[in-house]
Amino acid sequence: MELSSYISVDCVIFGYDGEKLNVLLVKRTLSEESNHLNFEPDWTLTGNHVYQDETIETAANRILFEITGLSDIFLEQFKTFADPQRLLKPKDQNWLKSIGRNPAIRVATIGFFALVATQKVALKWMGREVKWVPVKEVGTLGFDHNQILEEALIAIRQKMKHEPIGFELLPSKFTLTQLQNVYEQIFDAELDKRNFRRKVSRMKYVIPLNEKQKGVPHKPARLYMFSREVFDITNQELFDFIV
Amino acid sequence: MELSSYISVDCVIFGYDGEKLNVLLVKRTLSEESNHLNFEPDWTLTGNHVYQDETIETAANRILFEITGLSDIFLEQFKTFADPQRLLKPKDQNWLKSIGRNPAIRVATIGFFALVATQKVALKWMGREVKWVPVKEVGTLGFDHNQILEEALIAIRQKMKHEPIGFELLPSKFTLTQLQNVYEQIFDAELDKRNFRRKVSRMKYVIPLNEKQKGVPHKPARLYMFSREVFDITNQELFDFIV
DNA sequence: GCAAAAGTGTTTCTCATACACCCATGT
DNA sequence: ACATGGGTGTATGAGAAACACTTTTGC
Repeated sequence: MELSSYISVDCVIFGYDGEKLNVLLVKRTLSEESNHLNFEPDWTLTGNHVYQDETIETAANRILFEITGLSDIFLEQFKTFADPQRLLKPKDQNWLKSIGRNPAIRVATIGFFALVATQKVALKWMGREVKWVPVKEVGTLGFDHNQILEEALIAIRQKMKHEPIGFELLPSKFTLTQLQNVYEQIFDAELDKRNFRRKVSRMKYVIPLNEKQKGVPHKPARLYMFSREVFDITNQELFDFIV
Repeated sequence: MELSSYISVDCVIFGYDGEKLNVLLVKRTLSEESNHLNFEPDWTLTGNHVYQDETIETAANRILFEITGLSDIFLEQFKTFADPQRLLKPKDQNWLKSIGRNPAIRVATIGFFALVATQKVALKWMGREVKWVPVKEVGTLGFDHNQILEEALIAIRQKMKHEPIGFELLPSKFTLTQLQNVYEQIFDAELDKRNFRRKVSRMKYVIPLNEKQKGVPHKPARLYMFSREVFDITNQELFDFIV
């Protein structure tokens, strides 16, 4: 059995709240009976072991559903972390023991990223403490999760340049300013409003609605929707989302 | 131990021979003593299990070295295949048994792709039969390796659009026609010679040498080299390699 | 009426695309 | 001399970038 490993998935759940890009973290604590280890709770990405006979995609969706109550979230595998040294810190070893794992066995984890509009997620208590944290304010995480988060950011930036996934972070009806802000946040760059709008107007799958914002203390903006159908049809002309 | 898995890596080794894009395959046979299973040999990608205390990158490099005799090859992880059903075909189950594995345990494999100029590889006999096959002529492979090859192709196309990795498939000195041909092969498209050369002339890291082809029965072409140093310095202006 | 964000046009420059002929070498 | 691939220039159109003012609403 010496060649075998545990397999887990870690989901980097990105959420956009209209202002900043956030990531969903869960508090890592030990069970009651392991408390003699005086384990200082800390925060980690959302992850879990893959069940017997379960695909990694199913496992990732399961985690997402358990934590956000949502299914059909945009989710994609981006990298696997399998360094035999990755969970050798005493804290991680203690944690592994506390959940009944053999801490000498490697844990290979497949990293997924997920995109969601934070308003869609009701963070109710599901047995674990959970919070949104702005990506730029994330401190030191448990396990090797800072590294996984970094790689996830690289992956979504790369992906976002060439595929229309910014919409996944917005409600189904959104304004162009909100869309622009998503790109500005993720690329950490400022975009020109007129140029951005001209570019979007060329994307036939961003569809203007006959509907406006309500209750805002300024000129209400027109709402738009994203049509994946139209995109799939017209995507021969693969737009660049490069900023 | 029911939650554990084997971990392997599979390397999709792409080679360019001046004409076509090829992939390196190895013949899958059983050891002498397992021959009662009358196992029909077939072809697979190059892969292997990851040793205890070995990183997956080290394992991939080890496989590459064992098969090609080369180190410092361009190599990158692109996707993990971990479906519990992936090796349930009787042939794969027999093969697993023949190498002493428990066929009921899942094998998760991390796919890497490698790029190399075929001239650099001397295919000597290293205990296994090995051959280059043009990507378009690959037949049915063992395991789920047709799927892994497909995904590898998608990954290198994607990567090649935005990073200067086409050079990895060429000798260190190459002509512009060779470079153009690499892109044409991989994207399965024809490019305009003049436009291609104008585009390349803007890439300061493709450096013209004062050296020409010799012994060709036509006007000898100027040779060029790729400088990763220059690229790393000037890569703020991230060129698109889109065709 | 004022604060706040929405919305809109023009100019300039770079790059993509399309296209046809002469050049240097080996045989 | 001829076959073979090497090498070059121009015109057109699309999109990127830079930039400032008017409009509509809630209060």
